[in-house]
Amino acid sequence: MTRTLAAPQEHALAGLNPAQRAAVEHGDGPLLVLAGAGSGKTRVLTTRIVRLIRERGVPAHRILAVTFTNKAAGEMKERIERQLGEVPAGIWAGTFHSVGARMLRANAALVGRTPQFTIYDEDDALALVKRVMERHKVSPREWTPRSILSAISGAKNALVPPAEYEQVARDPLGRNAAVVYRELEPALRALNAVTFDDLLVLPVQLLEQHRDRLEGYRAKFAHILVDEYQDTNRAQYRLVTLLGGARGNVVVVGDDDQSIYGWRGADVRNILEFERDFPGAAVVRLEENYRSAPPVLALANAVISENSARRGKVLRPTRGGDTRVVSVHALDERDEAEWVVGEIRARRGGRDPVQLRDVAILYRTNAQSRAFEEALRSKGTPYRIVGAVRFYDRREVRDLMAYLKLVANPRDDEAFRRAIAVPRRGLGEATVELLAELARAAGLSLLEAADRPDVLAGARPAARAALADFAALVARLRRRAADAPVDELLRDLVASINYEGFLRADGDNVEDRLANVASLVDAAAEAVADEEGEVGLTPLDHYLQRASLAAGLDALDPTADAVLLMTMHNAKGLEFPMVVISGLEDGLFPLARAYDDPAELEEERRLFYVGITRAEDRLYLTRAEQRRRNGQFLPSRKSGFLDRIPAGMLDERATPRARSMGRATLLPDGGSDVSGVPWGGNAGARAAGRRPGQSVPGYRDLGGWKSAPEDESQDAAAIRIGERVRHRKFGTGTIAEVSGNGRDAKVKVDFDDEAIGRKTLVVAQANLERGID
DNA sequence: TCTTGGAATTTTTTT
DNA sequence: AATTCCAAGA
Repeated sequence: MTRTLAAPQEHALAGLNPAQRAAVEHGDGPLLVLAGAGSGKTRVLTTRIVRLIRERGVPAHRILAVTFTNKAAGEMKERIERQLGEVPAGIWAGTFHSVGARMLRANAALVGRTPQFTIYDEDDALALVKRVMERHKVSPREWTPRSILSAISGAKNALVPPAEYEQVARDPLGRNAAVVYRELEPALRALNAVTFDDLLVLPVQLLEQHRDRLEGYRAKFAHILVDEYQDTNRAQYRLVTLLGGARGNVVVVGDDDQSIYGWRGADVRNILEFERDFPGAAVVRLEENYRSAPPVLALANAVISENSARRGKVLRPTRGGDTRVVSVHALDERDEAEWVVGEIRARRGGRDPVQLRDVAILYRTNAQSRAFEEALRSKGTPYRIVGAVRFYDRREVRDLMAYLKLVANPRDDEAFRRAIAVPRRGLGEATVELLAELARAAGLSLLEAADRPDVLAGARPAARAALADFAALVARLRRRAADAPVDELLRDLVASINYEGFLRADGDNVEDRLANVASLVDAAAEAVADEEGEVGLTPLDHYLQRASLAAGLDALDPTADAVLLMTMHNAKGLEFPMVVISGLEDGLFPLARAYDDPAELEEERRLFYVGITRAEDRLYLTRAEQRRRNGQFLPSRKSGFLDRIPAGMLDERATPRARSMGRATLLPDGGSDVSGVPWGGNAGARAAGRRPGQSVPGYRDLGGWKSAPEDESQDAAAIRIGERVRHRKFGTGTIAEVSGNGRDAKVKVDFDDEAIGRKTLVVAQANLERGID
């Protein structure tokens, strides 16, 4: 989007519509901005902050702006800086979690931690839960640590403390979770660690139990602005009311139709009932959409109107564009991905070209990224992927991070266990368990105990020596960490443990892993300790805090010209000229488990709405007839979401393979379309490992096709690049690429009709007419 | 103590 | 398909 950059100081309000202007100029007191997708809410927020600072003389450090990702916070600061002409120094902008972490660091002692506390991610927390379960005889077979942890997480996000949870939990899982929950809290305290949830819960506790802290922060934050308010949970909501309650200068911006985090405790009621919670709140509605072309908006409105739990709003288009939304039907996930990649490549040329960075491929589950990655890679099309296997989740990265965490927080026994196992140093599980036993008896952390010959009297001499060496290594790194930059520290570490040698000895993907190590070091070098007013911490402390809170999106290089792949959850708040939403199949999107719960189904639909409204000009909805899940082909049926879309809104297409399957193999006496004809022996059932004739529970019959006859002609002379051909439906074109051979031979054809562009066809099925012109 | 091979098991979304 | 878990052997 190109906006003229007026000279700073000028025109802060220029170009705003009346509703936007009202939100920006709203004076003191609570304000709810109901902002539809693409209605310019970010602009409203930044402009409002600029006005607060410039017109009303509010110092930047008295403003708290909560965003959904740290990246969004960074962008907001940049935009403010551009409008203001100077850096809004001292402003608190970030996610609830990073704001919470910052409050805890400043008040660590009050919640039983030091400022160097470790933030446990999902895996760390899971490991700890397992250990607590072992110690308290909760069988990990009967109750998966995962389900226990998620029950505890739910309790935390609802601000239910262990004692109360014990009272409330009635079901068997809850009873067991209650036991673990009760023990988990002292364990975390002893480790000087917090979970993600604690970053919200502990600040609430802090403010509720320490009046002076509450008053201090209330006095500090004269204005609080919260973006994506529809996705706040109980703990976040409480934080908002605690911090803003007295004065009430709370501006929240949200869209009930985009609430997609109910599963992690977000409560739409926070937005639906804002006026009750904040009496006298002003309400502004932003319903003019500046982002999407009318066909996209029409689809969005049609989809979301199926939901009943909503305040109700209709997005009004303000821009032009008449490209119809395309619905594509593919054979399987590979076919789907190949079609999409072909379409992207075709759209790069011709009139009205798109750049790769203009394109986003969205999906419901991370597993779907694979087929797209492969298709993109095979065509040499650059792409970036958000989430999935996160950088910090890779094993080599986790190994090194464990060392860093242990160096920063010597009480982090989980980090100790991970670090001491890499590389092998003759210390196995038995020794570590013995150490843990002795440490617990002596009231020491593992690292402290490792360096205490008196405590280790019972251990083997070799083990004792190895433990002492390890402790000495950590101690040395710790001394360096006091002032050394993190990349130097990392280089020292990698050399000291001969990590490269370890990786090389370990086997596969050595080069990839070494590259990951190198980029970890590089990233650490770039992470200049931007202290933002927080003092007394080492560069390592800053680095770790930031790394623990980095979201998938935060790490992206925004300058790369590459297709972006991510889940629809990750796409919230973003926009792209061309968007593909893939996997519109029953059981996948919406997910099967949403069927029996109307509320969940509505949340899935809101997610669909979020996906649709990411698109500016072009939108594609794709699906496959069968899809591999957990290594098995499963037949799938068109998503119920598509069934409810009014006829004529979609430009229905099929991939060449899906089409030729349909045409070449339709039963001879059947009609020309695929409905109503019962299954014979068919590809879906065979691929799924069932015998023909067996039905699939929950799936309606797909209609009549049968597998292509074995003797399908795969004729004569090979097709050559440059050859002219005619296709029954696409007309004439030129062969651009040839791949595979025999039945699998495929060609890419640049059709003369620009609207069709480049297509990949299976020669054996495409019935191309040759020798024309 | 550590490796290895076979078996078991995949929760959907994330700070 | 891919990762993780576990038991047995080196």
